[in-house]
Amino acid sequence: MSSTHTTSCIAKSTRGSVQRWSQTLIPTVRQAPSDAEMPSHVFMIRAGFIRQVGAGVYNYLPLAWRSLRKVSEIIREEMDAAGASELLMPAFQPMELYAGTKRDIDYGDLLFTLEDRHGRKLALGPTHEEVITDLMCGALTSYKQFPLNLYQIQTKFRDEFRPRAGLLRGREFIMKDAYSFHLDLDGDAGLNATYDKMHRAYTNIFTRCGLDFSAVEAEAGPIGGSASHEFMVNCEAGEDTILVCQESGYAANVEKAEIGERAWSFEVAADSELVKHHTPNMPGIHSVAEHLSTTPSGMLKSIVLRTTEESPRWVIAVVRGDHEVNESKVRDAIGCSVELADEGEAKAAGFVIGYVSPRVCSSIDLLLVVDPDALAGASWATGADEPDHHVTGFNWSRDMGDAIRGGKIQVADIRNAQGGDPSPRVAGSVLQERKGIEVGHIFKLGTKYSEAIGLDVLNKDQKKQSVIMGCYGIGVSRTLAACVEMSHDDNGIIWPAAIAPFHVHLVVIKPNEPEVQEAVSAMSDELAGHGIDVFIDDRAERPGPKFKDADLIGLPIRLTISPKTIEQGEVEFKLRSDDARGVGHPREAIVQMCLDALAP
RNA sequence: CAGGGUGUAGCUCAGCUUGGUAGAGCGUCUGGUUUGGGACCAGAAGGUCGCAGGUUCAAAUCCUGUCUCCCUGACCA
Repeated sequence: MSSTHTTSCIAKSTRGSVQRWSQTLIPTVRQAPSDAEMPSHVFMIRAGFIRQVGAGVYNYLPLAWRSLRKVSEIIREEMDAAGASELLMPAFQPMELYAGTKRDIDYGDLLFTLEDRHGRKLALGPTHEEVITDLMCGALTSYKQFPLNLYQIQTKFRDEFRPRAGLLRGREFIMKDAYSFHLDLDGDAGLNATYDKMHRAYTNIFTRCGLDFSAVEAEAGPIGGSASHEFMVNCEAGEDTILVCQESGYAANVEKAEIGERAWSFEVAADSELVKHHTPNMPGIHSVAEHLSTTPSGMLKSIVLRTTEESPRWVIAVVRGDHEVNESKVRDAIGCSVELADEGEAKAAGFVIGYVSPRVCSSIDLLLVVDPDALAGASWATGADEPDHHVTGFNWSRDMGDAIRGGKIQVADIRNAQGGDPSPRVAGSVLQERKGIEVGHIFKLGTKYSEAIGLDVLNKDQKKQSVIMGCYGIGVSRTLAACVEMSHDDNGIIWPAAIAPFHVHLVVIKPNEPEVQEAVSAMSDELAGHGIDVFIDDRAERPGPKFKDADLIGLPIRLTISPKTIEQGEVEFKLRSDDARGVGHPREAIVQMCLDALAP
């Protein structure tokens, strides 16, 4: 058994590690538990990487832990190279820390809370903005200390409404979170410079991990702040939708994606009568459209929203029936954040929920915001503002003339973009829709947390100034799952070399034969000497199960040694990504072949 | 949280309707034959049927409660 002894305490060993199946725990199974559905979940269980403990809580078995450590190491190298330094904060967080930011309210039930024996309330950290900002209050004392970027790799806790798909969404998961501190937005020490550095570091990290990913513009969400980018692993099974303009390189999450100019006019002449129809018991826009002999794209959808101000106002957002209202865009259009109206309150105010039309603005005081696509037609089907009725033949110019002349209608991009929409950057180009799994997210926080918690320092001009912050997250355990989701076939996982638990899977046929054992030791020793991590399947199994398990585990290179190959002076070599069976090669050529195959 | 489903051997599942000795396949263990893509023969171990209560002479099965886990939705690394 080779080891990684070094005589020096400063020289890092470049020797690869060698591990034998018989000495570790890799419980592969032919049949995954029936509750596993996503490929990453199924294969990580079948290949013996993880085992479930509870909903969204998993054991990371030796293979998974090796991969996680490799991902973490890549993250550390790139973060350190970008000028960040690692620290470790506790998972326990006193509830008082949330008093300033009120994020306990924003997070709500997502926050795991507990009480100690003295009745003090604690949270299990979902992220660490509060803790680190509080830490900095006592540690950042001079403008000369800026900029500063600190990170940690640590287990996070979120009581997800619905954990699922193995490591893709756990309640306990491993995350890298980084926080940067500045006094300026611009300049070498400013937030923008560090944000750009992090953007590059993330690009390096995910590239080195061997992932096919896209960096896209994103909504900041409850973390708060201004600019934000997400790093998405490109994968059809992803939960997130992103839109891409090939010509300009523009890419954004559907929550954020802008849509290019669309032609519209209030002055489209009516071409049919306004007719009322009885439409009882028709859930959903599709059944109504069918009953009215039209399609959702021939209908108007009027969503009742409420502003979140002290004295809330009603807002009606009108989009075409086949489009989705985007609340963030409505917020940007009217300059105030909104939320879906409570159904009871809306009914009490006179809205006939399910049958609302733009015409309701004549009877109720409200803000009317309309998407351009909802104006590009002469005749629409929409609600009749009375129970169980819709109208056809609605025409903006004829039926909303007063509101239009009164300037009561605001026209703005307020819907989610979708494939085929015009690009916001290049006229004539269209957006393409893709799916992705979010593995990283970077934010410009600004002063949200420093103001709430009171993190300020004296600047050069001896003026008190709130510290400007950025924060940068990577879902480490999710990255692993996303990688499997992105890279697998019917037989199992296909790991990129950089984050595979080992580089070489050495299948041993007849492991009890002395000459085989000798050949295996020599081979693995030589490979390890070149920095290659070798995994030896030394089990007393027949060849069939061994090959099946090798495919399942998915290490990049498979070598096979048997009495036959020894007799021929060969070792069989096969790449996991190749479908063909392995081919024998001269024993002396093998190490170089492995090195070539693993070269970046 | 709302809606739907589920819980019987390590895994996949049958048995439940109509109450009457706990079942199969895979896996595991033993012995033998095998040995390059999930072998064969013979044998063995392994379950208080999620938990609690109730009905009954008798409950995996019927009733009540409760918990678990999964799926669909809003949220997020």
